[in-house]
Amino acid sequence: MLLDINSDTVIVLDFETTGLSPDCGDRAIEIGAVKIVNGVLVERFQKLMNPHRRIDAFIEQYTGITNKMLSKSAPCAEVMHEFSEFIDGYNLVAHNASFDSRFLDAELSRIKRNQFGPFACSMLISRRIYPDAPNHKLGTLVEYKNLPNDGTFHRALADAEMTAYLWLEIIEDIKLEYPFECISFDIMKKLSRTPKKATNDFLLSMSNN
DNA sequence: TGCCAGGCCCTCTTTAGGGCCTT
Repeated sequence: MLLDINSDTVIVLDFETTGLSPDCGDRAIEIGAVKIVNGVLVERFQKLMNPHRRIDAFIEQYTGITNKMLSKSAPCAEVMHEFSEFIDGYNLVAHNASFDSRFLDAELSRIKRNQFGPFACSMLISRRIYPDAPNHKLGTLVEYKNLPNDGTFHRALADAEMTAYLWLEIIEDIKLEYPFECISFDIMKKLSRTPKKATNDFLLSMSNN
């Protein structure tokens, strides 16, 4: 399914988790997501979820999410059922999408719903479009591009919103340099896989079509 | 028992190693 990002919908999402790898038993503890329609953030989704295991002090400090907060939250399965309906059929975006896609796949597999749309990665695209940025961490890029934020980092909805603004900024910056009328999600996804040194040639060839 | 990520990308590369990103 290929959706035109200027006229259709993209879901930008972010997970907070107990660690780095679902293959090592780590679980999602919060999901945040933003729906973008015609370049506008129109709908938000945010839920804590209880993995029924304690999170360590590092994660509590890193995210501000505590064991007490999670103990009062709905189970992961209940939240992921609801979230799977929110993202159903849409193209997906995340910053370092390989991380979020692995947790999305793992959590949806647990509820027998492991089908979701194609993912594009704002981090891989940022490395190609902003090679002069100090680094390509989300927080750095938000500051580098002076994107809207409320100073909250490492919470799912805040990070998803900042990633959404970064996504829109990337599209606008590409349009400033190349004669695109619209940039499809498929082009963005291919851009994230284009060899970095071939970025200019790729965008020129796509914009001339 | 003890340990444990994974994908991308650059380079002093390709029969490899290490930094960057995500929590």
